[in-house]
Amino acid sequence: MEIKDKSKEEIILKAAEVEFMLKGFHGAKTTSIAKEAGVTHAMLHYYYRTKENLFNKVFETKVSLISDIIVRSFANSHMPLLERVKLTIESHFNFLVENQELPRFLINELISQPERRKIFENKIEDVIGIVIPALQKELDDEVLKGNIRAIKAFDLILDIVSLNVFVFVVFPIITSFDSLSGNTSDFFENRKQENVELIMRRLKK
Amino acid sequence: MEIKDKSKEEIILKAAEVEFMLKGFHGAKTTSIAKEAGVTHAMLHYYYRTKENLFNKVFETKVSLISDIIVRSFANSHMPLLERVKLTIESHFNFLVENQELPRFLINELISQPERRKIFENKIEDVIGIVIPALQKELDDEVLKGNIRAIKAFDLILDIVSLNVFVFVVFPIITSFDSLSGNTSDFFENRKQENVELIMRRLKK
DNA sequence: TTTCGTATTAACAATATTGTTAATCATTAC
DNA sequence: GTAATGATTAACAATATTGTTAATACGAAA
Repeated sequence: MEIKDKSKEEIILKAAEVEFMLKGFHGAKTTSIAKEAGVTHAMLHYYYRTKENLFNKVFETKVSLISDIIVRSFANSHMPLLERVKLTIESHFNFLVENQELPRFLINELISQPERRKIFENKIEDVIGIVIPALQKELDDEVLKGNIRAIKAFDLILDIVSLNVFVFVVFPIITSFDSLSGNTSDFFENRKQENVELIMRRLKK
Repeated sequence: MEIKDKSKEEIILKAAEVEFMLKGFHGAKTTSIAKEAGVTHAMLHYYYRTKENLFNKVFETKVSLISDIIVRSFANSHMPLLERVKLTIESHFNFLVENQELPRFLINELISQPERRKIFENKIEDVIGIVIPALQKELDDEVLKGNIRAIKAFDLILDIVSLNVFVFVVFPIITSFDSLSGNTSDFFENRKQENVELIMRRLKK
């Protein structure tokens, strides 16, 4: 009756999202999802028929998110390259702050269920086919101008993604060690700067 | 009858290891493990009684591996710090070449089944309680001597582990894009150098 | 060779998990 | 008011998965 009156269909999807992201396809149970959503599990099957169906809804949404962030992060602009790389790292990092479980979830499902790779590849392959060559050209130009040290676009991207993603992947585990737990937002802010620093020094002459 | 005559017990454990590492606790099925091992699934229960039991055998072995590599990688020596860091990165990387699925496996089980964290923490906490402070002291000394730029030991370790681990985590996915697939061992060798380069430049004045 | 313990199998049992159905309820349209 | 439609429930059904058992085979020790 309140303003925030979501349909059961949506509530189920949200609960499914939480459970699938945390436990993966096989770890998640439809009964548990229904319970979490506060509905009978017949309801879940009424709206989504199968677990597979429900999972795909979540999965496709998440694959799209990844595709979006690649485009958004590496979009061209007229800023000098080094500044833009810095902004890219930061915006990618900020995206991860808002989507902390996303990389682990996708990587896992793609590895443990290779059947699902097609849908991922279709969404991504154009993007990398465009982004990487474009970035490579820019990098090569800057190298010729003597502004940066030579690097493969693919390596640069992998450097950035490795540094940015891995913190979030291990964060839940790190925090269970008291000796390592401190203020969360300080921790992330510090890591973001550390990552920028690392990449900048890699590129600068 | 040959020399390589492993007991069924061992064969089952090996098959379980493969399946658990790839699919995780919930994705792995005891029937499938038995099939892979070429034994009836009653055999599996005869030797290990429960799936939980069998899993724990694998899990504990893997946790020990991690604990070992931390000690081994960051062990003291009389080499100058920068050289030692370089060796550390390389030996950690080489370890991952031999244990490519290990990080993903452990991270996943620890996140999706927090019940299992205790056993991990117990094995690891001493190690980090010793390694990090020791490394920090050395780093601080070098900073005072003007040899390197200031850094937290924890950040340095996280930098190294992020760069080294992430390549292997995404490697199976990367290789499904034709545009990105090339010679595997060249790829790894190149990444190892890139990672060393990044960290060295982060530390050097 | 008998005896004893381990290994092995097939068949069964128990449980967990997913999916269906038929009956009921609620809401809106007529 | 009632017919129609979608939402909801409980109860059931089917299947997948894990685990057990009882019977048997095998090999070594006595």
